[in-house]
Amino acid sequence: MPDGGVLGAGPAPQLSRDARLTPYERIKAAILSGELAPGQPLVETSLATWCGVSRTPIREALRRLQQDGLIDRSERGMAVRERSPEEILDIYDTRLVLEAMAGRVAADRRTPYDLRTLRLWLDRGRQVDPGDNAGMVEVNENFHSAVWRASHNESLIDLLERLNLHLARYPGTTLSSPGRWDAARHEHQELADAIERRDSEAAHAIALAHFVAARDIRLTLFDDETGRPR
Amino acid sequence: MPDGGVLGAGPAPQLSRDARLTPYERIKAAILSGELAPGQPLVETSLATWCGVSRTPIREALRRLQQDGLIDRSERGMAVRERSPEEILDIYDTRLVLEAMAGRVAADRRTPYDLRTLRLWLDRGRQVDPGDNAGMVEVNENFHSAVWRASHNESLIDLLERLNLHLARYPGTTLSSPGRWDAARHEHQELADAIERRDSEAAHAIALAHFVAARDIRLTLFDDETGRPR
DNA sequence: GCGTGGGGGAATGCATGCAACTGAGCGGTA
DNA sequence: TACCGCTCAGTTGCATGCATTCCCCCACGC
Repeated sequence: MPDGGVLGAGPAPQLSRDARLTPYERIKAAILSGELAPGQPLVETSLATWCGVSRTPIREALRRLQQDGLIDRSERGMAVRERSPEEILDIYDTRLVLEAMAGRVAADRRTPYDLRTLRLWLDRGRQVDPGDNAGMVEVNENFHSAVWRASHNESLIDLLERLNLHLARYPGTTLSSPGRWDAARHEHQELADAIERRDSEAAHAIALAHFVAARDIRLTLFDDETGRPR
Repeated sequence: MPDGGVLGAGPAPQLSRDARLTPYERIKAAILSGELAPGQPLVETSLATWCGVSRTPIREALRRLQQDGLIDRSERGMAVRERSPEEILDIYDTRLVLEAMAGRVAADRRTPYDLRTLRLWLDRGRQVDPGDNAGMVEVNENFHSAVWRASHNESLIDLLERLNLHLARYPGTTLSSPGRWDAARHEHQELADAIERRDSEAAHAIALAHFVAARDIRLTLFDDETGRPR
């Protein structure tokens, strides 16, 4: 079990993060960034020292994170949830279906404002340098989030956000794969076009193909990181 | 705003529920049963008195319920989340897609043990009296839960459980509709057969049709309860 | 040497007290 | 009469203290 760097750092830890963030947001960010590694036990007093608050708000944060599915009860307290290649495949299989549905429903329900938002993120995508990982990820997430919201189905959006949260536990982005950024932008363009002309079946098919490709790249990334043979 | 019956019942409320239930479970059950009505404000001290504990465990329960999406922050504290016919339609639309996926994947991945469980709940369904609402609901939920688990996709199961939780906020069951119980059992049988013979496309189609029918009945139920014209 | 029982330390569950904030009601004034 | 400000009650956010539980480890006995 890894002895993480951020905990057990003595009684006067450096508060490297924005102090205005709530303990929930800070711990969540630490889990998603990998700063708190999978399997790492989460001790309330250590986290309290780290966040500079008492145990009470930490306890609430841990309950919320437990409900999010980011941490679970191991023997003796909480621990960051483990990862597995099986899980990432399952998440993507599920996401395929929901993203395809989002595209289909968005084509039916989108408003003129939704179209403006989609076009905005397509434009931003053109301005991003292919070497700028953070920029690509931001534009990509905002574009797909705009598709979700264009579906105007709150339950669907809620589930997609939950899936995305679990996906964020896995490092790496498919967009840094050679040529993927241009291909993704092209598919985004086609998806936005289908949504604009209210072609729900096309939007469904394009979104499906888009995330099938993303899944396959993502699996390769995960194998590379864990040193597994492909 | 309704003044709920369970709160503000004085300093010595009768503990009608099992005292071993955690505050989270008790409040959750009260919301799902309608004992705590939509829109009702949730005051920590009142809930603490009701559950016979202090505010601390209540606060944790409220944070978890917030993460579940059963309650949300209104101005001045928490309140039970409101309902709407639009939401129930959106939930069912999403559920259609996920249940159809569950049927398809279950046909691919089911084990012999999964088949035994499916058959078990089909048998139980035959023994239930069509007037026994609670019995029908129990058998129905267990059968579909068995399909979910037969998919062996934890992410999918997680999302379906979340959807089901939100659906449970709405009263009534489609199974009490005339003739629906027999029709549902017949469709369950066909779904189990398709899963057994690994016919994923048939399982997909049967599950889809099953939940389209359930959605349409459910919408009628909701309209009847709220007195809306159909 | 091995197994077992007890003790100590650590972590969690819960209760309580205090501070801050907010909203409503009320009174005063123009 | 209408509007503005003040005060107080109610509620939440947070810190702290205590009890409990449980694990680990060491010492003791067989």
